[in-house]
Amino acid sequence: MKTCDVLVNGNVDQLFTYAIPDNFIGKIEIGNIVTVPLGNRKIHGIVVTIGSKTKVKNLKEIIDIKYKIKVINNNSLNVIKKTSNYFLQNIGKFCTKLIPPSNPNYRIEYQRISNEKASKREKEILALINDRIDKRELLSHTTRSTVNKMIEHGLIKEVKTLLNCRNDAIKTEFTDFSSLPKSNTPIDRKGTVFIRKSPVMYDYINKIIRINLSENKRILIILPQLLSHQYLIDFLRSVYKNDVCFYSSALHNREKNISFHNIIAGNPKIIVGTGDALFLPYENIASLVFLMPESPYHFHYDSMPFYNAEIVAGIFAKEYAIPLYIIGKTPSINLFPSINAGRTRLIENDSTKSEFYYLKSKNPYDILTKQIISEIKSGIKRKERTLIIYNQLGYYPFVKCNNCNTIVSCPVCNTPLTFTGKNNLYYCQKCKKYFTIKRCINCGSNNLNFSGTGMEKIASQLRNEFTEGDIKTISANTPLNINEISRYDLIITTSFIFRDLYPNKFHTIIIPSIENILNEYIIKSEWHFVRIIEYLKSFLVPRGKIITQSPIYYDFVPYLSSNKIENYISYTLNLRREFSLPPYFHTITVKTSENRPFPERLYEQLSRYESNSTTISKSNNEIIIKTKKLSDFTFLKSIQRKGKSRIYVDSVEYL
DNA sequence: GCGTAATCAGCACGCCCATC
DNA sequence: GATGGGCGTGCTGATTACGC
Repeated sequence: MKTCDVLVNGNVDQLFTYAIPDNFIGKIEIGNIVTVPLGNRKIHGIVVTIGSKTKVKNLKEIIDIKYKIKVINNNSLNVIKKTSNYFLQNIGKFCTKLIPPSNPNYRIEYQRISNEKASKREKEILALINDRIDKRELLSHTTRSTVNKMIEHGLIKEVKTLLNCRNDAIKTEFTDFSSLPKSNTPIDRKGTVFIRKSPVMYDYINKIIRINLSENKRILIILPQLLSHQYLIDFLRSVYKNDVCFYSSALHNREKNISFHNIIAGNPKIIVGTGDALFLPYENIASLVFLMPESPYHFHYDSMPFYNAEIVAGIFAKEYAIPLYIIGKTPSINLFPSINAGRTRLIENDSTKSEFYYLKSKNPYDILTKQIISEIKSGIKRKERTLIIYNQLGYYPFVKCNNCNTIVSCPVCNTPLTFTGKNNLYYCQKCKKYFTIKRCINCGSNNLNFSGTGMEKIASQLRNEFTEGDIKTISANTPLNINEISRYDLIITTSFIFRDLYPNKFHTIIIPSIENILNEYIIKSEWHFVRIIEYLKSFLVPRGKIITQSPIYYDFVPYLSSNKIENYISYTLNLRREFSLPPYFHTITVKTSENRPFPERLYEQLSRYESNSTTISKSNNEIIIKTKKLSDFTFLKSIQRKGKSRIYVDSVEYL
């Protein structure tokens, strides 16, 4: 009897064996996606091996072949297995990453019919349409209601095409790079290299790409926050056209589907993707480039991933036996010991010189102090550009009722709402929604007390202070137009957004309140803040300055002022060794929801492993294990099935 | 007339548990 | 000692309310 091992799409940590029915013999190949019965469910799985021996009796049969494409190869299977073990996750979880999204595969386009009786605005829109235009593209210029009106007026019509991504979405026209002159630039072609360079300077990446293309090899570039590197995306698209392929969970499902099939088919030479792209199968790949997320903000966009992309990149590079280029401004805490030990080569290529200033304020609520205003004033006099980073949207971030002291909060999630400065409009930063509130929800009084400082308040205060030039405020809610921004000399922005400002450069970057950045829930330590400061330097002109202000004196200030960041890292590492934290100890955090406590048996089982090199702290719904031996705890994988337990592993250095 | 935000319906899918 | 549907959620597109 022919059988096959299947990696099923479920939260399980094993492969299952199924019988291949006669009518599928010879049709099923390794890597195909099949439908299989599991318990009483029908689910998808990936064929990993085909054989004829099994110990299991009463095998169930494969139901159907879903996709006859090869979504796995030996290397990618090993990457998945190792990642699964390294982060204590069930192997079945990775199956989702290999099944192409199967959402509606329609392409909606608008076809131009006539321009008779078109209004002025409608004529402008019609001018954008040559013959047909993609719906998404048209909607980036105008709104849906306008488009609907235009259809009603008979100016355009909608054309709906059914896409079959399995067949017709594969791109065709590819460039033949074999005639490209061989590059003579010396470049490390082995092991791990950390290139200390401004991550927004993309010429080094381009150099690696050219070398690989001239050898007819493929290259994978990982950007953990793909969409924030718009400049790089635009650049690669314009130069390499069909030979570059973007893959990210943030993409529209249709685009992602097309990218997926193209990557599987082995067509694009350059693959740019998020961490998920590391689990796809690749042939003929020669280099891996990893652009470090320079700030912790990329976690803001997705739910916390269960793996660390940098470590998976290391696993990937070892498995495919290719060089790994990590490009960043500051090495991660995991990478630094590896550089110190000489396992990772360091290429120092950063010549930007900048100055760091620390101003002491009297209390944390003083944002626009005299010192800050005079800095901005002198900058404007010299006709220099200034960027202010301040993480508080709206005008007044804190509003409460004078009558009953109730805080105006989100009706959905109870987070305090921010007053936007516009008519009764409040914004919830957690739900990302606007609410119109006229009166106190509790007592109905309209006597509200507005306090705190938001971005818009700073802007309006500065507008009163200066008459020359205008001030631009940018946040995640405002559409970003780089060309428009370059007109402004004074920009106020949140830290989520500033990195999208490339290639804008500034003479001065001001952080009027260190606490404002440090107190964010995403920032876990001062180390994150230091990395942000290092990263900010890439937005400075040579000899530009970073000015920070706080009532508290922090440990990192002398290190930053003297530009001795390495010393600060050593200092942090010593602290981490003392407290048994990564990169010296694996930290395994097991969380469960409050209404589903851990079974008693688990505590018993865990206490067996307590020793000199392993400490375990327990509470009702969280267990924190600090250990040197991760392999002792593989049994934890099974508890993920029971209840809502989640395991996060903050692991030690891998490279 | 035009644009934005809110809201809703419809859909796919994860999750539940145990598993070939 | 449980069973094959039920429930919740998130995404998307469409519609509606509302403001200028």
